[in-house]
Amino acid sequence: MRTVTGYAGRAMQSRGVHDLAIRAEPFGAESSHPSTPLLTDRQREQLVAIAAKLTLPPRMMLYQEGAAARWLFVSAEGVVKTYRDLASGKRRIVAFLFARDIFGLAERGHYVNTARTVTRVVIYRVPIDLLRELLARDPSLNVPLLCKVTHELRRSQRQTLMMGRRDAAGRLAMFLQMLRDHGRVDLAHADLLDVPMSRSDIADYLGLSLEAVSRASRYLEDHRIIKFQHRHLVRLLDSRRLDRLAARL
Amino acid sequence: MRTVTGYAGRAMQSRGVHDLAIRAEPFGAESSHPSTPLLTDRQREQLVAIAAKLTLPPRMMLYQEGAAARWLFVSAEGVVKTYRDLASGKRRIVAFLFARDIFGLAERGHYVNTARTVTRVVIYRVPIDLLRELLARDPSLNVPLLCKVTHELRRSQRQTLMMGRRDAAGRLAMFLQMLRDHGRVDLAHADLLDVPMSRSDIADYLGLSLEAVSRASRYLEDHRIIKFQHRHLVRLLDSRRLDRLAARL
DNA sequence: CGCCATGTTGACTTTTCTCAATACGTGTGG
DNA sequence: CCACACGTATTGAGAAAAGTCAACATGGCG
Repeated sequence: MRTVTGYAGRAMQSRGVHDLAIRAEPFGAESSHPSTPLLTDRQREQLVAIAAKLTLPPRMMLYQEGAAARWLFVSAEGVVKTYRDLASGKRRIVAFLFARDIFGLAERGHYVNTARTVTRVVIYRVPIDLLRELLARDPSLNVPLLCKVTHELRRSQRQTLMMGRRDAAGRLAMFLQMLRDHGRVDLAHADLLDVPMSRSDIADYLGLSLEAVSRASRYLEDHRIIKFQHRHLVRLLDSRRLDRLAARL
Repeated sequence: MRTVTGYAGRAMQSRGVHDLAIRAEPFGAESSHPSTPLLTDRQREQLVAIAAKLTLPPRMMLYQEGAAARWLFVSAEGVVKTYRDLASGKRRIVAFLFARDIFGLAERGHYVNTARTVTRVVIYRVPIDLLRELLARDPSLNVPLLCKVTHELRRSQRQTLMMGRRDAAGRLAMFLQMLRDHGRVDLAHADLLDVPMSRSDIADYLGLSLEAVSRASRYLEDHRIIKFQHRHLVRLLDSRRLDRLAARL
């Protein structure tokens, strides 16, 4: 199985473009906008200086559960999934990572999940040891990291909440909500939603069977809440009702 | 509804005893023991200096979802639960917090969950503004915080994994495992497990009905894996099989 | 001793899972 | 250009599991 380690093809070190960013809620800020950029220009430059910028194709493995954690990753573009394969043969997707998310946090020096690209992605790969040095030299970098991990914690808690639901349609609604609210900028296509992952990935994320996801999709279509234009493109017909369904938990 | 804010009865400022501690995996350490104390003596003293040490009775509300977040809490003793009440009338327990856990992380200045004591607890209440000042003066304090939040993130991801299970007995097994592995020190009573929370709390944590928890308990008893001595005390008859059941997900 | 909250058990309903068959659709090769 | 084949997705019927509602047991505390 080929991992990013052995994949040098499209790796590049371009350091001119500074799209390395982290997004989260600032720590303790009372009334700022949600999802503010967290890094100062200086911090960004410091990180870019030690990071490698990689462009990778879909379905590329980044690291495997249990492997020694040599890098921390910051996504700049595209979608990555982290997952665990269970003894039963089932797969649980722990998270989908989008632009400005970080992943690869280790536990005692080892990755806890497996990470794989879903779409073509652009990511920054930061060597852990260099990062640790950098953090020691400039402790202010801990702050954005802390914010981001706190953000991730809340996202995970939200996911736990979702998994507690009994109804497949409600889970799917929360998932679509998440996709919708993620980093939506172009309000021109506000009602069009990109769903880059497969049904199987969605099922593994929601803790449902493939069939249940399919039926839940149909339910949402029958109720005129969404409409699938293609397999990976959803038109949001009634965003309000989607929210109501998602909130009714 | 009386919260800790209006409860001065048993509050005290004793600063002689230094049981303020945080426990988690150190950042990036390859081969250290799990759950190492994270604070240096100096850091502990700095925190104790700005914190209030409170002793609180069971069922005491610490803060409510949506309230302005004035404090961060560090537990020293006892059990606290954080939860959210849902529109449906159901309650989801987000986490049980034990000694050396932190809680009260805010989102844009407001608590995201409600926190309430389960048992009598001893906690350190750290004013957020003073904490922020302290963090600015001594950025090294960010490191243990980052470790702890990362630890919490993994715990939450594990909980999500648990919620993905279909079988009540398996969920309960994972819960008992969590209780068992938490901070067990006295190996004398290694097979006795304190379960301080009510069945209802367990149900809300596991995302099951009260009845399902009850039946799952009976299942584990019937299979000679556990034995309830009292409502809040479990004897672990077969810890290995508990682990197998918990792992079979 | 008896009340009230907590916990257990039983009967029936609801929902998803599972397994199997069928449809879609994308890229390839004739 | 069309037909085929493969992976992906949908639909249907029956099984399994927890949810719900209601009755009953337990246990702590005044």
